[in-house]
Amino acid sequence: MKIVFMGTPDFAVPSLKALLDSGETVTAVFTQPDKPKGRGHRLQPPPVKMAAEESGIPVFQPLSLRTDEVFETLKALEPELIVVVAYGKILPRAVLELPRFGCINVHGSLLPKYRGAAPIQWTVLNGDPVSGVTTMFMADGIDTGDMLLKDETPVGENETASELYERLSHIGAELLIKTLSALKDGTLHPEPQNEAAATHAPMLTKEMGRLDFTKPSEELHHLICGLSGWPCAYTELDGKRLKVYRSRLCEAAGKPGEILDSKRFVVGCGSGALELLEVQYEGSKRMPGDAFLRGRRLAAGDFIEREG
RNA sequence: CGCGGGAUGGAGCAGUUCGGUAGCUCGUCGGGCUCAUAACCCGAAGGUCGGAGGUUCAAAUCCUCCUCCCGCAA
Repeated sequence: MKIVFMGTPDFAVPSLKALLDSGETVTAVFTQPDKPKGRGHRLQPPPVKMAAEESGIPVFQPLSLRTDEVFETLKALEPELIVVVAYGKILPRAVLELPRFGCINVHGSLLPKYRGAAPIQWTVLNGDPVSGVTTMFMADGIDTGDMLLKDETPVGENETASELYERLSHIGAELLIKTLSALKDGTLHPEPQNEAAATHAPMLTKEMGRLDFTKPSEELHHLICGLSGWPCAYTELDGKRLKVYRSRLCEAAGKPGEILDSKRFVVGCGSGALELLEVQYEGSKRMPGDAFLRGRRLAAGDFIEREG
């Protein structure tokens, strides 16, 4: 079966590789254009582009799918199926209807929950105990298509969104292959989504990441885990940003923002306390919380981000 | 050439302004104390101060170039 693959970030790479490993014919890869990233604003190719080039697959990076030129290009490839994994663009109806078998999407949540851009992060932000991957036939609307297969996985108490993201990317790749076999066997049973149960997972913003230590420790813990990687939860110290990548709930109690231990980076919250396990100070490396505490000569009784 | 911070024993940092014996909090190792301990006490090992040049009687410190890491921004 001739397949065109559309995807952009790391999440999509295992799915692309799984397709290739399973012997499918991927005739082309569509991915987002290179964008200026990193210091110096250098252009960076998306991960899917690099993976495709390693395998010698033609790569297309149109700014939009809504031009005649791009549509003709796609049509000329004669795809029988389009597989979309975290592509980052909405496919116009003409594209959805082009392949004989339609378009299949791999989505990082148990639909109809968490439709949209950041399903995995919102799963962790909300402290859900279970997550998973869903494959679906794509339709008009964002992640609204009929569901094909699902695979569930428990979310660890201290698991970060980055970790879950990595796990789900592999689970998704496996599920994609299963979905394709079922498609060929004619054993798929598309199931409409329950609209009443649908929720939306919007893009994350940097403002979301500010830690307010007057809030309960559980809420802050979920924020830290959910935003780990990007945009990352943070607080401030001496006017500089301190990112928090990893944390753990603690028994200790104290005032919000108060450091409660001289050896471990335990901070008091509105209720409960939180140990900051992995932090990164502006201009400095990512390091264990206790190492940061020692280097900064912070001790029990000091405050982090003291309120005005 | 987008803005900025940084590189000092195994970890995290101070020292650089005003050149002059390499320091702190930990870790490691050895010993002591203790019923016992990640606790406490004593001691030890461990560093060509990111690299290359230059200035100087003398450079972690001043000058030039280079490499690498990171925050903002995307």
